[in-house]
Amino acid sequence: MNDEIKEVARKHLAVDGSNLSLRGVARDMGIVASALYRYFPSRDALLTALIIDAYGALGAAAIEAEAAVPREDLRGRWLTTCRAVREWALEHPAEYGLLYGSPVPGYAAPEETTALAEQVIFLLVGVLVEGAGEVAPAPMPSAMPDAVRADLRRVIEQSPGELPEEWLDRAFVAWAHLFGVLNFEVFGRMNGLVEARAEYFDHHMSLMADLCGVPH
Amino acid sequence: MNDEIKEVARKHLAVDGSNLSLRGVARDMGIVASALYRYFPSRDALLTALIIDAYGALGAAAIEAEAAVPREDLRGRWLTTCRAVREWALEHPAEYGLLYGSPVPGYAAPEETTALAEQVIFLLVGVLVEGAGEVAPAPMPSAMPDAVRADLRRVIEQSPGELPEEWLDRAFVAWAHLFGVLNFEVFGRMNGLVEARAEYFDHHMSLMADLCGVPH
DNA sequence: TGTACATCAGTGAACGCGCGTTCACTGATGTAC
DNA sequence: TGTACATCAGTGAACGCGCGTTCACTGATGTAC
Repeated sequence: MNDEIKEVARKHLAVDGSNLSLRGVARDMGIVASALYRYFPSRDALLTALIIDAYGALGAAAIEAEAAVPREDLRGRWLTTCRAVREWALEHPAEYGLLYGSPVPGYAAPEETTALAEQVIFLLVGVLVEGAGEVAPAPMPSAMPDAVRADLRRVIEQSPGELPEEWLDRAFVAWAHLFGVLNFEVFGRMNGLVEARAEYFDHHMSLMADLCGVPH
Repeated sequence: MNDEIKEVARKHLAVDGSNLSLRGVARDMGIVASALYRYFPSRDALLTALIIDAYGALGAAAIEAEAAVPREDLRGRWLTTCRAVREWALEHPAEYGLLYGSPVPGYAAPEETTALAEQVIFLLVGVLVEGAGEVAPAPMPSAMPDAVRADLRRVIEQSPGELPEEWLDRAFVAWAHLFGVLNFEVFGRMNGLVEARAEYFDHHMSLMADLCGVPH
């Protein structure tokens, strides 16, 4: 039943953006609005559940797609990860907007979501590190500032495993780029500019692979 | 008077996000809601005016900042442009969200805004082309797909002047990255991850300068 | 200098709609003896 | 096998609020004669 509510709510999101209306959801379920309170204590709680689910779904889509690529095909794993994120985003634009668009007014995202947001970064960094083997990363043209290094160090320490900041730095670069391109596309900001969306996306993410040192 | 309304409306945006309320604006102006209809035919018209103003202000901020840097300091012009965009965005997060966040539900952005959105790209491309002089751009590691080239060609043809697609391609890369990083920062998606925001931003935009071939 | 008139910014009531949340309740289902 | 009871999903009315938009209007200001 919880799941049914969330499914209807997701459909509402797709139409109304983040203006999720409990009454609207109830109406679509052929139920009176107050009945929803048996399942979710408030509108915000429902929103939170949707956001957490969405992070989970996005991460799972990326992980699953990446896992299907032969381990030695590093470029393939990289691009597949990026494409899986894009495909999920295009299939679920409203949920994507919830995660990466302007914040919902009056709604504070709970702590739990931060860890989920890191999933994609760690997929990317995984490819980078495996590609490197024992080799230390080649320095990027512009060196990393110390303050940034300290931030990355903190992220690494809060996560299982160990890795050089240089690799995480690269993954952050690709990550920022990935969602930059995607925001433009999903939020319709490419409309008179770029029509070959898939090619454009692949082109950009290939460049990021080059910049980050993913071997061919 | 139009300007006064818009100013109050901007303050409201800052609090409520894109849920701009005419009645709220009127209340703050000590005026009855219907009086606003003497100045704007509808809520959407007011929103449109705000969006157009915001594009203009963002573009103007970038152009002005860039113009103050010595012409021969190409890296400086590049970074200054990017930083000006960032600073404007951080000072006007709600307006920024209107331009680059999730689309406002039920609101269709008018055509006129597309040209305004290109301003930043053309500032970046200007630096690139000037930096190159007569020199043809060095090929990027991953070649541009033909479909992307065709899109860029179209953009170039609709704009005054002439330039190789290669340069515009690079500008698009930096542009996507710029707003990728900025979206994360402005929309609060960096919260437990990156604290040294300014350094992080500069680091990323310097890398983009490298990738795009801005001379030191 | 004084009157008549037009302009027009702002009023206030109303329409019809939406919303989240509360609360006492109904009535079917399943369980215990 | 049959009755008594508890559970609990869903009801429906209500509260108090918000919204965009319309419309006939008031009343001050400025202009023309």
